Amino acid sequence: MTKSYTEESMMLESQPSANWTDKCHSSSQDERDVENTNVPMHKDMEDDDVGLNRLEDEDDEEEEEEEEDGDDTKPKRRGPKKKKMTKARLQRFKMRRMKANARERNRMHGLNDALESLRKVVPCYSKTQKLSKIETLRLAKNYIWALSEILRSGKSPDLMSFVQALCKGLSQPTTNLVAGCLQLNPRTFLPEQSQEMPPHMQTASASFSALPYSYQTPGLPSPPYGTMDSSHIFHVKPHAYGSALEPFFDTALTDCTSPSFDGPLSPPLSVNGNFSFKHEPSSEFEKNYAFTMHYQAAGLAGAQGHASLYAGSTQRCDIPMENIMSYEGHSHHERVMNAQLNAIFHDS
DNA sequence: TAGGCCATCTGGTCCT
DNA sequence: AGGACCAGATGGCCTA
Repeated sequence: MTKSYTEESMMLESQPSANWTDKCHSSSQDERDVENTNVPMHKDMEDDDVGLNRLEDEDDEEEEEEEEDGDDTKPKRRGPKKKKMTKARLQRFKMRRMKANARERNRMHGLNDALESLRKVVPCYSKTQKLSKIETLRLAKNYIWALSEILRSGKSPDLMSFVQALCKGLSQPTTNLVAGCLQLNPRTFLPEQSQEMPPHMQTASASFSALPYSYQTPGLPSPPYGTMDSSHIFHVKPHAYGSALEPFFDTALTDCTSPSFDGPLSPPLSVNGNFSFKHEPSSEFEKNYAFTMHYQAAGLAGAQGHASLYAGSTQRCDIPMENIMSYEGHSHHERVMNAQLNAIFHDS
């Protein structure tokens, strides 16, 4: 442990046990804080045979002597000497620390609540398979950017570009989850799927699969965070799909590092709507395999919900976004928002 | 078993 | 003085 203990910090060995979980946190945490005053917090604190009683008995000069004897390399403590810790001071300090701990817990719980709220408004909300905090933030950032881009360009996105924008910088498991939530089979992007596609589609598929950040089946090792720069995805040449995949995210496709992505964004849109991903088929194949994604709630169990991306023969990909955003129910307010956003996109 | 994720404790800093 | 905020440290849990 690298911490240097002051007399105060050492006394805190008698603080309540750490590892409060969401399950166990209750209204009586403060009471437990007071009750469990003899549970060591950290292992090294356990190992360190310095306790409350000892601290109560020793004064600061003794402490300083210990430091000098124990480690010659340590710099001498500077500043005013600490006052002797009387029992009264000790009690005050303990109470202060307990209150601070309780406040900090509440603060973090509030932060987690906010994060949970955020999880519910970004695509792919699932109570059973929660996004991690960092992935939630990344996905939210991408989502905001994507929606901003929709507003900026006034165009409805094609699904592929939209998903790519959403998945930028996400880990592979999260990418798979997003794809699953969108019922977009990650294998769609893999070369082994290409035999079912015409040559020009194979090209596109190969392009995707060649990316370091390719969609892969779940279970494969995921690269570490930070290495999944999906910016490469945006380098896929749109013409590989012909006009069928008209690049909605032009700026992203051409310059994923542009400030438009990481820079200041439009005011966040916390909306759930029924997007209508325009898809203009340019070939018979694409006409036959145009996006049709009418999700069934029952089939939206994450990775299980991998309906074929290319099914049906419609030219539009009508995706009830309430299923994308959250397939575990929406409030009336959210449904109203859905309808409003849907109207916007159908008007555009 | 290693690594990721998380909750919690803690001390420092800033602000009221 | 006390609260909010932050970052570092730590240990538990889970999964590949």
